[in-house]
Amino acid sequence: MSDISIGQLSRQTGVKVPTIRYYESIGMLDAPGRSAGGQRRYDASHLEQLRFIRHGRDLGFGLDDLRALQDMTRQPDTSCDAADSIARQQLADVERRLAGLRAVRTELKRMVAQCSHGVVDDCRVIQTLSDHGLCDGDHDPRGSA
Amino acid sequence: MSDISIGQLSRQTGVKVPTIRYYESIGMLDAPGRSAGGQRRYDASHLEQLRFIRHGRDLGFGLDDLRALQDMTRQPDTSCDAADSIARQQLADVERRLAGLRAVRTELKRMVAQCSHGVVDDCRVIQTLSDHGLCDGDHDPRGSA
DNA sequence: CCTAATCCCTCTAGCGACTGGAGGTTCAAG
DNA sequence: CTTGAACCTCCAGTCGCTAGAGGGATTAGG
Repeated sequence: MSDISIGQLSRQTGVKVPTIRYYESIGMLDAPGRSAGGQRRYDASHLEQLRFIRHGRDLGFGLDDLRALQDMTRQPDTSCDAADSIARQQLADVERRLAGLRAVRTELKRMVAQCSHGVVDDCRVIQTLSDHGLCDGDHDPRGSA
Repeated sequence: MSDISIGQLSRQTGVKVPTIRYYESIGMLDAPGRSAGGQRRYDASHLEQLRFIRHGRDLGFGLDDLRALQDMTRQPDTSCDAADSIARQQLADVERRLAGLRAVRTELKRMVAQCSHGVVDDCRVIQTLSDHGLCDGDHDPRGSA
């Protein structure tokens, strides 16, 4: 076999070593075999599994969603409606966050544009923070985090 | 004085009661006076302070940044360059997150659009997660969280 | 074969910014 | 004076990692 160490797996996936161990500890990633000395030795299936997780994380899916999606891959003959639904929800979430962030950006832009670079008391940045009335008021990026 | 309870302050700012106490515990919000029985009693200055924090949080500022900005308001005669710089950084951060989220949205849209609503094994959603090669590869929303 | 450098191990604690619960006290209305 | 909502403190949990302490394993070179 071409079993690899945790460091090599890390390099091949871009997932940090402690994160890999963390995924194992919460049951996201199958526990690998061990060397004689007790070090983890991963094979191709782990690599695939971790790439799946990594890609999903990059797309903003939560670990719970990814677990559900991974479980589905183990039952390839069932309907994929659940997967589709998770992805659609994620998309909706991203759209919401985009909307929130766009509003925030507008507001921040105005703040910095209006700053006269003088003294704190006249600073539009601080005035705006103090008084929400000075801005559109439509920003509220709940879930933009 | 028109001193108000923590619940009233919560209603007037949209900040939850435990969050208000949390802010006090970490020194973000001045500790208020207490009633004879030991309950918190807030005045107008607390209301203003908490609105400042709330608005700043809505704009995505971290509590550390807000603390720095709040400190500036106590020295109204100093230059506001630092405030401007914090706001610009925040704006840059928001732009980065927007870019990341837009890439993610594109990818998610393609995923759900290509889903044939059949069986897991043929599902584009799961295939895409398994194989990053199927997508643009330009999404990587570091800091989009 | 030995050594040194690098890797790896477990375990615990911390991050940011809250959120929730348990178990008890105070307040305000009627 | 009673009731019930609101308040109190303290502690634990959330999410997804990240960092550090204090050690053992592996590997390349001499």
